[in-house]
Amino acid sequence: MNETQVSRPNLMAVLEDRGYRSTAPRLAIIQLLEMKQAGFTAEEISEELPSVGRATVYRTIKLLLEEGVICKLALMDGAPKYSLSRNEHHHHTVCVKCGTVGEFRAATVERLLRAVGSDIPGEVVGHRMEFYINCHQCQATDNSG
Amino acid sequence: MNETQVSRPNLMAVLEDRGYRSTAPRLAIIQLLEMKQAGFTAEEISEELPSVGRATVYRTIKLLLEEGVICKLALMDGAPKYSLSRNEHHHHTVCVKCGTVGEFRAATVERLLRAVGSDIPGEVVGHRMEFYINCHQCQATDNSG
DNA sequence: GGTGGGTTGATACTCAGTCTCCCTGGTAGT
DNA sequence: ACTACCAGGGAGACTGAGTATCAACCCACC
Repeated sequence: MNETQVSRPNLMAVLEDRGYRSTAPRLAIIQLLEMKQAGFTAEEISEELPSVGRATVYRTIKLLLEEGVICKLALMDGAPKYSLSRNEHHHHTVCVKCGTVGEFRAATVERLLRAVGSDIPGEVVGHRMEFYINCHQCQATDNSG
Repeated sequence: MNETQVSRPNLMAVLEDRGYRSTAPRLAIIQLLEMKQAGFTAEEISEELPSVGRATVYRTIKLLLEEGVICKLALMDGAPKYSLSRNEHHHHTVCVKCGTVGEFRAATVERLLRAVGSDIPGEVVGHRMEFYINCHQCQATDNSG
């Protein structure tokens, strides 16, 4: 039974472990997020949960962000989007047509990050990397259309 | 004479070549930008040019962005910043302490981007990459303080 | 000199996110 | 059980970045 939760533990549990309370609004938000692994916006969540205050949605998202269970990324035009993170450290692909967010871990990337460190005047403390793509789905649609 | 303009041509000329007029507000903005290669925000420009409307500042920045002579990047917290671009294709380093923006071109990065393309489900049409650092300046300050 | 289109400034608006303020509801202490 | 405490929550105002609207304006060209 617990096995099913190993790869992505119950998100509420993560918050509880940090001393945050398990409350109805938080649970509602988390449940919704878990259905939306593909990427979501805060406003979207807020609209789909009219019973939860907008501020609470943002507060909860911020908490989850701090705990590292979701991550924030930017579309090509800079518009923010969130996504549940499955892997420890990963980067995102975002389809410029349909907005679908993908997650990937490439060993090459990590090697690069180390290699590039030496080209950089200072100590690297973080990075941001997103790939904007035309996903297979949208490519297919383009060709058929 | 023209030689001095080869590496970074007069920015107004770039706009004129695209059919945009050379106007006083645009010249004022561009002159200010040229002094601020280190990275700047739109509001900062707007405040330093009270005679130019805020909208005009944003409009001009957008034009320069479209022409590729400046680029937009995000600080670690997502706050937007702009910087003049010296190189064709480059990435940025941003000091998390002082906010100084650096620009660098690493062949490794371009190789990575090609390599990673094959790991990605679709055609890569763009990317975003920023490195957050503790610059030498700030490291020195930390140690002495 | 008149006309037209690009440009501008003021201002209102949007969007993402934060802050404030007061209320509620769970909990610990007695 | 009673109360005091306080994390959490909702409403709504506010901020920061950027865009849209719109009337006025400038200026090249006829």
